[in-house]
Amino acid sequence: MLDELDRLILRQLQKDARQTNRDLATAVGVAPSTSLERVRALREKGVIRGYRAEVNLDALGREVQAMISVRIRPPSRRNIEGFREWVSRLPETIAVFVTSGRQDFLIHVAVPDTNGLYAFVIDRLTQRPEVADVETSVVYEHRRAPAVEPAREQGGPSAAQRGGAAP
Amino acid sequence: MLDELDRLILRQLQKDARQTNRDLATAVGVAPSTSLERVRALREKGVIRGYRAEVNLDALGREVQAMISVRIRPPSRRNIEGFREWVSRLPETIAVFVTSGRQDFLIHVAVPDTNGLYAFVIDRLTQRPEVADVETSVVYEHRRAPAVEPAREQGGPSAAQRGGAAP
DNA sequence: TTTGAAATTCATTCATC
DNA sequence: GATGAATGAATTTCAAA
Repeated sequence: MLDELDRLILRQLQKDARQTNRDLATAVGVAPSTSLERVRALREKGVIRGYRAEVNLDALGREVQAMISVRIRPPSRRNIEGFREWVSRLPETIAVFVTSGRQDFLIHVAVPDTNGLYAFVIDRLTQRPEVADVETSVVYEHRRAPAVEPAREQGGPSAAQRGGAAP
Repeated sequence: MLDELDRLILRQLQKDARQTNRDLATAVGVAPSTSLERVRALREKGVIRGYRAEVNLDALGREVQAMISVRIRPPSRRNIEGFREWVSRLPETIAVFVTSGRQDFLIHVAVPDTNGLYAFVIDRLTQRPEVADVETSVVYEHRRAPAVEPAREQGGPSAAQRGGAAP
């Protein structure tokens, strides 16, 4: 479904989504009209979900990050979805993971200082009755992979590939 | 340091980093040359770190996500930094958090299936002697905030602002 | 700093391969 | 599907406010 050219393009656009289509074409070794068509197809197929500016949290005055694990009791659909919607909209929240295991949520927050972190936990989270337990880990460092690659294809040749007679 | 126009621009570019500068200018209510200059300044100041295409993990054949907490013993700088560099480069790794608390790392991974997850834990992680404990949580859902906003300014007027005589 | 207009570069289309 | 030439749009510069 994705060939080598698609993979090269995805890698390039994850590194810099705003390089010109001409530069992209040069980088992957095709004509600009070709890369333009490929990018459009990747977007339409939903492989590319969008293009986002990445901001520097320190420059935004939010120098303290934490991962807060939250346990919801009872973990009913109503409670889980209600909490998810609520916590997603808080200005301190950067990301929310709904998880299996000891906790039901991991909340990635960024706040100006440790006071802000403490306030988030004791003022905001504990006002929700379904929050049964909270555990805070300060994030010393957060690294993202420069690009997410497609999974290596599994299994042998497909039926379609095996279908033709050998030349 | 950031005025209202900067905030509007940051919000727009976090939602869509590839909208044309003309559309951006219209959205924030200034001339294209103004928004262009502001965006350039935000990039140079390091407020905008870059522009990234966001990919659909399912479409890349990586439908299973997990957060894996890892405890390193002893948690010396050598061990922490060594493990961080190693784990950041694994193809399964999407993001790495270095944290305080019970664990030293939270590793966000995406793999094709639960077999891939199990293999990551029992083949890859456990081959590192400094890994003392591992705990896996499957990620049912991952939501990012649509835009990260600057922290609300704290404190009263600065010395500079107070410096002038009243009119 | 912001702006409008000029100059330049780019995206996009499409006939052809 | 991929390409290059043409066309239409956009970015980018800059003098002026």
